[in-house]
Amino acid sequence: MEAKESSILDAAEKIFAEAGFDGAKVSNIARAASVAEGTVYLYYKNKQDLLAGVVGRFWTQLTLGAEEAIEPDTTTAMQLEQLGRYHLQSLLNQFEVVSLTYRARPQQEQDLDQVREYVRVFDRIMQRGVDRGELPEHIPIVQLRDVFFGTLEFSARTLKLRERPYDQSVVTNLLSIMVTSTDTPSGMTQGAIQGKEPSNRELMNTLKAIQKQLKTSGN
Amino acid sequence: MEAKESSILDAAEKIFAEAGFDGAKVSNIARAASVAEGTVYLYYKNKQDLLAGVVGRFWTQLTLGAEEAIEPDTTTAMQLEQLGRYHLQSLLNQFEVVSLTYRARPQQEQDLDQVREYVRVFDRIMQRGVDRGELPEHIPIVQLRDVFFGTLEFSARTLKLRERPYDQSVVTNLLSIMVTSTDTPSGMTQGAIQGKEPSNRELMNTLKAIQKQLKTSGN
DNA sequence: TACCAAAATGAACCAGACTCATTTAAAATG
DNA sequence: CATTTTAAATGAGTCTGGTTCATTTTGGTA
Repeated sequence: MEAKESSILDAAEKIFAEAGFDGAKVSNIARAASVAEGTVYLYYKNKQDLLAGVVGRFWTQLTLGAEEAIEPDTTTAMQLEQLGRYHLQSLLNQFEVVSLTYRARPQQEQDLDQVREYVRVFDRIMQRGVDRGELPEHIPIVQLRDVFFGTLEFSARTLKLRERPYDQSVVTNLLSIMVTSTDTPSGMTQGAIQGKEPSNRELMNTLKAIQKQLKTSGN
Repeated sequence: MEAKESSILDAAEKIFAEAGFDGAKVSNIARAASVAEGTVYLYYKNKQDLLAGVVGRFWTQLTLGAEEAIEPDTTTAMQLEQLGRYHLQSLLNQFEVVSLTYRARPQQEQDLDQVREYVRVFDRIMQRGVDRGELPEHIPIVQLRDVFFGTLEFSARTLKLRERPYDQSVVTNLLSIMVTSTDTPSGMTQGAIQGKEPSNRELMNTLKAIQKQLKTSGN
């Protein structure tokens, strides 16, 4: 049965989320999935591998949701805003599973493939922005990606810690920082973020995007 | 003996770093520290608590090092640069121990006190910047903190993943982003907006005004 | 030297991940 | 259908490794 595997994943996700990796007993996961303990090991090599299954599925679904959440025919700034919103909201809603991600990548080895996949959503948006001339040619996408995801993840942690709900200003501020910087060559940099000088046209676009944001961010 | 506790910590740090939390056996740690297995439990309640000891000591030392690395009598921008450098370098040099931090804070509970303490170094720099008038009154320090540490941590991970050494441009770019966005009056941006056409500059000002508005209207 | 409290020891205990000989179900064969 | 073959599932038993604790050692004091 193929559905059995997914039922095991469901059970595992539930137990892992509420008890953590160490606290979760395989016997409990098996019971929750209505299978014998040994059956779990027919589908997953060990407990660690089972966790990787749970986490991998999560990020795959997150990728799908992200692509859903982004309008294909809008500005780069808008798309980044949409991804940012979606990402922060997901981090907060599924905080436990996200945390398990760290337990799933065994010590300093490469990331989960599914996380890599997810991150490419950002890369594509940025690349499209460059291609369309909405972003300077030479922006360091990889570094901006770390700014984007790093900031959002730490912000989510801060919000959780203080038991605060989703805060739109986190995304807005992050975006304004990134947008400003990519449009503003700084003398400090040694050719990394440094792009060409923004044209009036680009500034106008940014302006419009932000104004649009202002209108929609009433809630 | 007081030195025995520190010798256990040394051994634990070594074994944890090279084998990871799960891979590390308490028996091996005890052997490396030249004590019996039971002795470890006189100093630490359990393996998890031992890890907390290792990680806590690490961040305490990091705080001391950070305060050492920062010149007290220089500009805010300079101090941030110094902290950024120091932080990124430490993350890279002690990547394994840093990773263990995540294992040390049990599921979504509050951070380790020592990490909190470390983070305050940043807060103090920023607050001093505001007090001295080098930064605007209203900047959201907490959010910028997440930008700062989040970006650096993700960048460190990226560098490790690609087996790249310390990259100064990461810090420089991060700083230029933060500095540009906070729109400081006292020359921190080193002439970023210089040499543009008036109309362009007008747009830039409008843009910044709107962004400022966005910042304060958040939440 | 005798005494005592604190520190240290390591054999024994035990939770829980994992294995595998056996059973059960499903598919193929005639 | 009955029978053989193959695959899937089971759970009692194994084994690793964290944790306990009765016993021993140490170091200070009278």
